[in-house]
Amino acid sequence: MQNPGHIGPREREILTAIVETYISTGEPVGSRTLSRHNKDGLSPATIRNVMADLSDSGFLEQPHTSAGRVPTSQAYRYYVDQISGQATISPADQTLISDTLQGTVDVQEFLERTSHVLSLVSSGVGVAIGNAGPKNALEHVYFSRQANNRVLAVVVTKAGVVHDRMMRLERDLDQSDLNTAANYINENFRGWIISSVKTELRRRIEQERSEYDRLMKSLDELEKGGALAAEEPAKNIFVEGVANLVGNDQDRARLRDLVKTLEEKERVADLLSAYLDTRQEAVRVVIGLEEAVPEMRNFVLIGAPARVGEEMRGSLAVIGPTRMDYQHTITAVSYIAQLFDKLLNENT
Amino acid sequence: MQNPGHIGPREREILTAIVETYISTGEPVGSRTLSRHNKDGLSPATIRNVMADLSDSGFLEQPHTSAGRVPTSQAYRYYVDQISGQATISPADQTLISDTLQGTVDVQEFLERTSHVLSLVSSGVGVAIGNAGPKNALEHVYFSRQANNRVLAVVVTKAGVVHDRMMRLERDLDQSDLNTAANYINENFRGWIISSVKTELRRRIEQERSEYDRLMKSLDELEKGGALAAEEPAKNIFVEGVANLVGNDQDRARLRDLVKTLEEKERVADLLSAYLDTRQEAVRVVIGLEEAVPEMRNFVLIGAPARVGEEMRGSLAVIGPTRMDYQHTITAVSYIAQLFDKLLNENT
DNA sequence: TTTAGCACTCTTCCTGCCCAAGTGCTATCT
DNA sequence: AGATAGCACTTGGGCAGGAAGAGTGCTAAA
Repeated sequence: MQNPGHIGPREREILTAIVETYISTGEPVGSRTLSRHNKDGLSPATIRNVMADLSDSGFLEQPHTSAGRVPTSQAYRYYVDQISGQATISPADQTLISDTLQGTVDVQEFLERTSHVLSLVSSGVGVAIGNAGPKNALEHVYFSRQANNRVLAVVVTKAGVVHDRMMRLERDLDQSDLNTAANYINENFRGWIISSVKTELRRRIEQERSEYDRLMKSLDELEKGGALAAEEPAKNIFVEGVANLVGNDQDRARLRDLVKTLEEKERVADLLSAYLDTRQEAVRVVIGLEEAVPEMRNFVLIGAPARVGEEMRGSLAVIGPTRMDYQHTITAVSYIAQLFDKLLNENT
Repeated sequence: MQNPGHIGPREREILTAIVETYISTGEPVGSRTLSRHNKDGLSPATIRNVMADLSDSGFLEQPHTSAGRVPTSQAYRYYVDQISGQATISPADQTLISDTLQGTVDVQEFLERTSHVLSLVSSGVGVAIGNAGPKNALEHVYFSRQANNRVLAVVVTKAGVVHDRMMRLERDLDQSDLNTAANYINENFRGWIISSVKTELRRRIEQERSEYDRLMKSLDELEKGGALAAEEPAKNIFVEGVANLVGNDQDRARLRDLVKTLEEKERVADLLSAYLDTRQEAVRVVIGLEEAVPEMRNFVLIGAPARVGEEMRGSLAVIGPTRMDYQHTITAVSYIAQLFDKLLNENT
């Protein structure tokens, strides 16, 4: 080596060969095996030298003396950087994905199918999350009296997402009160961001508190009941393909913790939102997930924001073992992210 | 033995002791161990004789000569029959359950929390399913134009369940057409069972086809778009606690298949509906689930219908290993089934 | 700079062996 | 006659030891 830590073309070739071999076999890879399977006839000894350098630079690890080498997180990161960009999606995946997602009309349905199809094409868990987000503009609301003191609120947003919420109120309002209130909100706030509606409404109610306005009292009641509350976040989180993880070689206890974590969908949502944001252009690969979630040691996240135009409407990702087919998964995630924009734009 | 297959008090006592020991240890139980742990000082030899009889009658099995005995499905069934009725719920479970379920206002929320709490109190998977069922009466519908050709249909039922559905229509209808159509349906069909609304509406449309009625044309369009279609069944199926199964001693492949099956929620729904029906009074314990679902060998279903009055609104169940705390789980399921009636009746 | 050879280190797998636990059968005790 | 004790037999688990396979580092040669 001319420079410790330097990666020349030979080192790169050997490193990617090691990573790929390890991904497909799961066994620590040794110099002899590598020299056999690689066409360019480098002898085991040469490879050993390179391997020693790569170990020094932190790309490889040995489980114990005299076992093969195993790629470190650093190696995976390097590998992913190498292959990114040169990927094109396989026709099989492409048709599977477009067939599944074709004909979806709203965001929720798209996300649900996305999580499903991602779990199919990858060897990991497919995750898709809808973003309530700040850009959630009101289309209209609708209140319906159900029984004494119980009212159903239906909130429709510009994005075509429907939130329905059953509320229990302090006082009983009859349907005509409810209609008046709904009309008031629809006429005054159409196109507003929902959280702003909430605060502005609160302000107006406070302001006019003195005048015993019937409308304002209704609004007060409804707002207190949570008519415009942010909907339960769990509703737009789709996680599928947990079964894919069960076949792996990890120990029982960690697997159980992992499945438990994935069942708590909010935690998955937090994870995605921690690593994905609007500014990023394409697919992001996060290696070393155990920093955020200990039970996800040896797992990676391959995700992308789901955008319509400039607006981030959600996130989609695959969570899978470090030993996964990166090329395959990255192209799939990227392809779906593009489809998202295309399909939902043409429907608007 | 005076009669092959006869179970006297001694046999019963030994059989339940075997079942309970096996449930708690998971090891085949032998005569010596049993005689030590049981207070009544029967010698191992005596127990062996009884065990031999029980094996002949099909209650016990040996993995191999000279291992202990393992209970068969028949033994579990007998055991469950023995303990049923004499069960009372533990105070800890009771408070946990009522605290979790208190304050739910609609069926969906109740079911979701139920699946969660069942997965907590049992060592299995908690399942809760809402029944669209034949008694699903229409409260009202509401249509909202979203974009060209796209219409949102909101269907509210008497049970307080909301179905919203985004449709794409052949022709474009404007909002006033939609309002007229909604009014027509609400005035004519309030209180009808939804599927009947669908067929009756179809009939009327056919009948008046000749007269070029604007209203009828709108209705035709909406009905074709699936405005009153039965909502996707997956929406009311809640499955939680899959992580509970991962700690078990089964082999990897079967565990993976099992998790996969549980992810296909429709299959879980089919399973419940196959074993639970309205007529049955209380909790039902199904042992030998592998007959319906092969990958569920060594699993049992403990379920009950969720009723409000006489009407079956859903099903709730625990799916767990044969080696589970039956008493505990049975009482929990039973308690929740009762709560369901109580809580949802008082809200109506 | 690459390759060949060599001594050394680990892990894995197989083998043989013993031991604990359990069984069935028969003879004996109350 | 039912319960118990004794005995020969079976079987899986655990442990020691040895051979095999794969891999490594280092040195010397092409």
